[in-house]
Amino acid sequence: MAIPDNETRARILDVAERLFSERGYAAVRLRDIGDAVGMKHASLYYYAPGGKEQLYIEVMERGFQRHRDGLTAAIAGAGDDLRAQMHAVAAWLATQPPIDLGRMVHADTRDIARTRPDVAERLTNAAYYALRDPIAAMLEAAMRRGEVEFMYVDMAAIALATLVSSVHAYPGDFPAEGRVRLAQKLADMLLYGWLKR
Amino acid sequence: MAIPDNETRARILDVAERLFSERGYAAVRLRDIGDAVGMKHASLYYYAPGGKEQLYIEVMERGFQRHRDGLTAAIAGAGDDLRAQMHAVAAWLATQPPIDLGRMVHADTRDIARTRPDVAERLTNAAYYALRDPIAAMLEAAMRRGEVEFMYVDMAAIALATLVSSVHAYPGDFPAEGRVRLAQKLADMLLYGWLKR
DNA sequence: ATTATCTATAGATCTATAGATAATGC
DNA sequence: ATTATCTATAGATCTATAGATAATGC
Repeated sequence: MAIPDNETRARILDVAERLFSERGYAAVRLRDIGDAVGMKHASLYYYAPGGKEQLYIEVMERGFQRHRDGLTAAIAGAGDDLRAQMHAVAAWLATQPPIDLGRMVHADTRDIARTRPDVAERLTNAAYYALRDPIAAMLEAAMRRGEVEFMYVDMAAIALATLVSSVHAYPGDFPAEGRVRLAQKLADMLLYGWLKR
Repeated sequence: MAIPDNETRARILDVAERLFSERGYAAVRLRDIGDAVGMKHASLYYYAPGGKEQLYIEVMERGFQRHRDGLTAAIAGAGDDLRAQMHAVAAWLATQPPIDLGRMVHADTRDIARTRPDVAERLTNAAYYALRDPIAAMLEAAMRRGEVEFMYVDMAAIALATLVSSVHAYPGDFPAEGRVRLAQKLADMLLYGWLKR
């Protein structure tokens, strides 16, 4: 029997991604997803027969790909100005479900590695590269323009992603615009340290 | 019957703190703690009769206090140079079990809030202030010396803590010295953005 | 007949407790 | 007699499955 591919399934995937991203694999119960989507948890199996683990893998990989695409597009749409590009990165990361690399490595993928070590490694790598690749490319272009210089571009890229993602750590009832502006202020802190004097 | 207070208990608390800090409340089983300490999980109740939740609360609050004290001492021991002080902060945070504010807010304390909402809020606040207070005081002193200027000192303090703590996200077999140096490079990135020109 | 949900429950896993066992100290 | 551990198991919770039910489409 084929898996339905409709709006209800899309809503389930979105809710699952948000909850898994915010709380991590172990802290989310199928009940939480069912509650958030307005459904008994058992009914989720109609849309996700692979169960919790498969659902996590699917929505996380989908989310990493969306991050990669979204960051690339945001940077490309910001013109040739590094500050505008970094603000676009900040705005993107502040309005997406967060990627917590530390939790991915130490908690989530560890649970999954017990049964599927290859998938666990693929997930960790996908999370890392989805952030690093677009941002490092942006920084390398700025280096070629002579605006900035780095010893370790990868480290700088992850630093930017981590720092602006920290806006997700602030308590709950933050308006989205405030969160974006805050993320951009954090990005500025790094930018002013990176610019040549 | 009194709770033993000896070296075995200290080892259990240390292991529990490290695991809870790395993976979060839900992803740690009492079995994991027992395994790491070389004991059946049931035997843990001899040293921690309050069970998992109470153990989490105890080791986390202890850890926050240690962070507060350790950061204060590290800063005080680094003299009047802001860069040296920030490197001391980085070295401290890179060698301690990490404090993940985002996971504290969205996952760990949410589980605990179901039974003890007051304790959950106390924990979140303690985590936040243990990082913010010593670092913000350091930054305010540097402001008074005229070396730097901030619109939001609290934000800058948390930014530094978050950024250097990101070294914990990098894969496992990193030597401690390498991790410290990496954390200090990350601190430099912020410092150079903060310094007046 | 198919689709989308629900209720009920089996099976697995985790926390917690009870009671047994062995070693050490009086 | 006390201390420190273990084995066994109860109780709670979570994932997953089976089968019933109601609504819709042919």
